[in-house]
Amino acid sequence: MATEFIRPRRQRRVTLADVADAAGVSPALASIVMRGVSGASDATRQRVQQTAEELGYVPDRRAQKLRQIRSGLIGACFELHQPFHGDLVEQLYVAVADHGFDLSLSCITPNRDERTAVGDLMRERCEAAILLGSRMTSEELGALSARIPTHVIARGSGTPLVGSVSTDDTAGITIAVDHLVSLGHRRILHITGGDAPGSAERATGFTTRMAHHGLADLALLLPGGPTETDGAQAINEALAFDHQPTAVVAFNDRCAIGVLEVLRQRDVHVPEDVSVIGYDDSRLSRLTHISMSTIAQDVSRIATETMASVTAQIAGNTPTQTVLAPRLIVRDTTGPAPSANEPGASRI
Amino acid sequence: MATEFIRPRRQRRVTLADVADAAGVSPALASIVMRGVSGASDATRQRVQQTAEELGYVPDRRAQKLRQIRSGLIGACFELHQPFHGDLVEQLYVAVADHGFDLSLSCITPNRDERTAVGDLMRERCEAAILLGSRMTSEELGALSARIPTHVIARGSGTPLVGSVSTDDTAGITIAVDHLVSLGHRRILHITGGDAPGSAERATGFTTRMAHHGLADLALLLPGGPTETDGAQAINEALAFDHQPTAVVAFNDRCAIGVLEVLRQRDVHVPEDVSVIGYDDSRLSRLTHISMSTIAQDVSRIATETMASVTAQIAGNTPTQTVLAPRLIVRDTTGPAPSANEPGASRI
DNA sequence: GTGAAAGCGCTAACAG
DNA sequence: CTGTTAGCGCTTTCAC
Repeated sequence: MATEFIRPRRQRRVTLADVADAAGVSPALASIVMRGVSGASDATRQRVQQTAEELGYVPDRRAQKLRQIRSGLIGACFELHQPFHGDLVEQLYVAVADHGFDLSLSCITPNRDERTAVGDLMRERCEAAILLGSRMTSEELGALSARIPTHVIARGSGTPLVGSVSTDDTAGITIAVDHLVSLGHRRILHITGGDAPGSAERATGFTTRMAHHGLADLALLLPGGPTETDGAQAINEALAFDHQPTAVVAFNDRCAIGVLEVLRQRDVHVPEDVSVIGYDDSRLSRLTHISMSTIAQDVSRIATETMASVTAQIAGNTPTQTVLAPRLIVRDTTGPAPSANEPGASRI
Repeated sequence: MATEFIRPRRQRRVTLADVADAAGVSPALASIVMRGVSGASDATRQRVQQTAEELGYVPDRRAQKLRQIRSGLIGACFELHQPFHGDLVEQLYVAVADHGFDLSLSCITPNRDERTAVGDLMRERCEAAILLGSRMTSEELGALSARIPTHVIARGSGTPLVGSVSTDDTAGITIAVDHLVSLGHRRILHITGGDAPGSAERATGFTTRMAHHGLADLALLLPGGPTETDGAQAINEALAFDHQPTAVVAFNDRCAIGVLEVLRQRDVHVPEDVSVIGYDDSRLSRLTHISMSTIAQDVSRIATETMASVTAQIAGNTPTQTVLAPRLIVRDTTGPAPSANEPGASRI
């Protein structure tokens, strides 16, 4: 009775069995054809393929994966609003495919925490999880690894159970500082990433390297965060200082962009008055009109290294902890320190 | 022989049957408990739940969905690098959940076209597809709708078979033009979205409204695109004009940001010298240091409206074509036209 | 080269 | 309230 009110849903999807029937072969044979594996004559192959086409057959990935022992799925958790994550996911799509896996995405948003995101991946029976910029503690990661092979990207895992591929944060900051110092900068500000992963390492690297140059007293440190707003707030604070820095090392590109925006609003010229260097070499920094000097993480390499370790771990090996070397990308937001012009800085 | 070399994968995942065995009940009963539906005594319920916990049982979504007639999955295609899409996906997560569905994501990247992305969704047996900023033609969309209920967001579908939820582009541009004209601007530039969805509507809306104000001759149109670079290039071109515009209507926020960057680089003050207005009210435009005037699309509303139509379509009804009204958000990048100061424009 | 049969993990219908 | 049975769509033996 009540069923009468339910509008009929569109006709049942066409299954492999339908195709097999129509082509006059067994489902098993049809399966062989659809998967393109050997075991069928060219004639049958063609016939089955054509009927499948005509019927508009679409294989059911769910059923495929269920029957197969392995799901062939790699899960990735990432944040929707982190351009660097976007770059990474883009590369992961290809790295994952190179190993014959499919990528399953699970976003972290303000309404959807990491726990939920990872849980979804597990319910999907992903064979491994890749966490971009995870905020889990080493303990949490260790616990998670008991349930699903896990890798973190852009940070260390703190446990041998969880693989990690990251760029050497200390080295990155060191390069940035060295670059600025070589340009004659001495009073340099580092805006940290707040509680973002990698922030502590970068901050420590900064003070250490400044001290190495005998510039410990001129090393300025201000708490920031991973967004433009964080950078903007921090630089606003800094502009109120008695002795303003001539260069800024921002936690990441987004943070640096916030800095750039504020400086330009206030008619502080970059890089003539103040140099700014970012971190990530996200496509943001590459945009011609921003053209920001930055520390590059090799996104494509990170993706391939991660997948190499992931597949190894799936095969039963222990995951690796890979630390990649960062690279300095000099663009247009860093230049000679203003005071460096007086003592006769070389100009081309 | 060769099998000897394959390292044993971690122990088999625990299945519902395992839990049932351990708890001494039938799989069916265990299923009832896990799903939290009625049909089990509190005692059994507790016992099963506890053993599930102990065994670290995680339901297999694949198997669940396979057995259920409905997959309970809604698929969404979007671009990783469009902040507006990020905003939308974020809202879709909640709207989809409100209707008891799960969201399945499929990204479009330079290496992964829309066709592939949608295909993945179909193989997942999604009950419906939501396409953000699709570039398919009406014909392609119509064809697709025969295979999966489809909705497009942020553009019209051009066919009654495909639902759409968009913001009235003409109205949006009209509001933007009116806003600028009311501020005394007359020579106004519109940077288009190139071949991006919605671009044509906005461009036409612009010229129409300028003509309405008797400003047809002062309406400048320059081809652009949906990224910062597009905006930057276009404004650079415009700055070479004999008669420069006093206001710019950009295709979207990212495009507008490119414009802002260039203007600030060139010491053109915003909004004193030139007003700039964006489109989307993406979180980008909201950032305090950018604080851009823009045309808002109600992202949350778009998400809910879409899901309302999607569920209706799944139930067998025809999808709806919804056009939402845009809203003007005045922030700090629009102000009185420079020439408007002479004839005694009111100042506060 | 081809088909029959079994079952992946789960849930829906039914029977006790 | 509980258990049995059947099967979702596919792939995988294993026969023929």
